[in-house]
Amino acid sequence: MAIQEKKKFRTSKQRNRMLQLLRATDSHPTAEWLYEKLKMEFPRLSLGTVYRNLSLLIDMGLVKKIHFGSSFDRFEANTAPHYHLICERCGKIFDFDLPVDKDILEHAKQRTTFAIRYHKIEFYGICESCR
Amino acid sequence: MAIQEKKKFRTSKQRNRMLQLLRATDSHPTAEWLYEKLKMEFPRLSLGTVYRNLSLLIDMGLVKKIHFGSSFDRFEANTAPHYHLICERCGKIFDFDLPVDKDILEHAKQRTTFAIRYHKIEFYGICESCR
DNA sequence: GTCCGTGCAAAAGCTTTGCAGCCTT
DNA sequence: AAGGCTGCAAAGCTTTTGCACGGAC
Repeated sequence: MAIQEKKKFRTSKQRNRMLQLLRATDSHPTAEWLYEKLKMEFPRLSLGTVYRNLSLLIDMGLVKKIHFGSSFDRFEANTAPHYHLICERCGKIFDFDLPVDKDILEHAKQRTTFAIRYHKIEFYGICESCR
Repeated sequence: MAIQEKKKFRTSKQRNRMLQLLRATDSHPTAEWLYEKLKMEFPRLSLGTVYRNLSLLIDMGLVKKIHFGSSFDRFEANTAPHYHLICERCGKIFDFDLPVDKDILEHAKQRTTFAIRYHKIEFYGICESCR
């Protein structure tokens, strides 16, 4: 939603429960998961409504989408570890030659039982030519 | 492709050119972009072939897919900045309470003309219960 | 009463796959 | 020859959208 649009939201039982569920879990659900959970309460619920409400909750700033980005896959032949700069306006992706930070990886490894193999960093912003 | 499968690859003009194109660009192409470029040389090329070859090139370790992850979107109600741990085996995503690193952002800002607004870090590995 | 949210179904968008023939080895 | 690779088309999967009705304000 563009910033200048002042959309008027109403409430709905479905959306309230969706937010409740999202706040009560740490499983980073998919739309399908929410749909399955809510079908018990709202037998006639449709997936379209789940997607529409997720979109509204994001507009309201109450929910975030993980794994967003462009809707299609992108590929690169640079197989060495490196980070990315992503322009929020034009969608272009740039390699970022920031030295890969070993401290981060070490720091992270000390703080989890996860067997970390690698990490990715993406910086989002506006590229020079879009400004 | 599972590690134990020893797949035998043959060469093909289409795949060779795809790799050349990927290596010659820094635009992080989509499958469609490759398809359009290659249609001049291979008028009967199909998108299916492009996808299949991308998959093979990834198996060969010559190409990486950006923006990979699960095939469907995931959502969370934790709107505060935080990082994620992602299990490569079970696919689960965990919030990582690593303190968000201001140094990284400052360091990055000094090295680019990008107007960086925020960044994301994801750590990939194997979670405790999958080991 | 207004008009936003919902259910339903169809469509859209990207990716994968089955099949028969071709090309590499 | 054997079997991986290709083009074509159909299918698959997730997400979006049009429409008419019901519900929030």
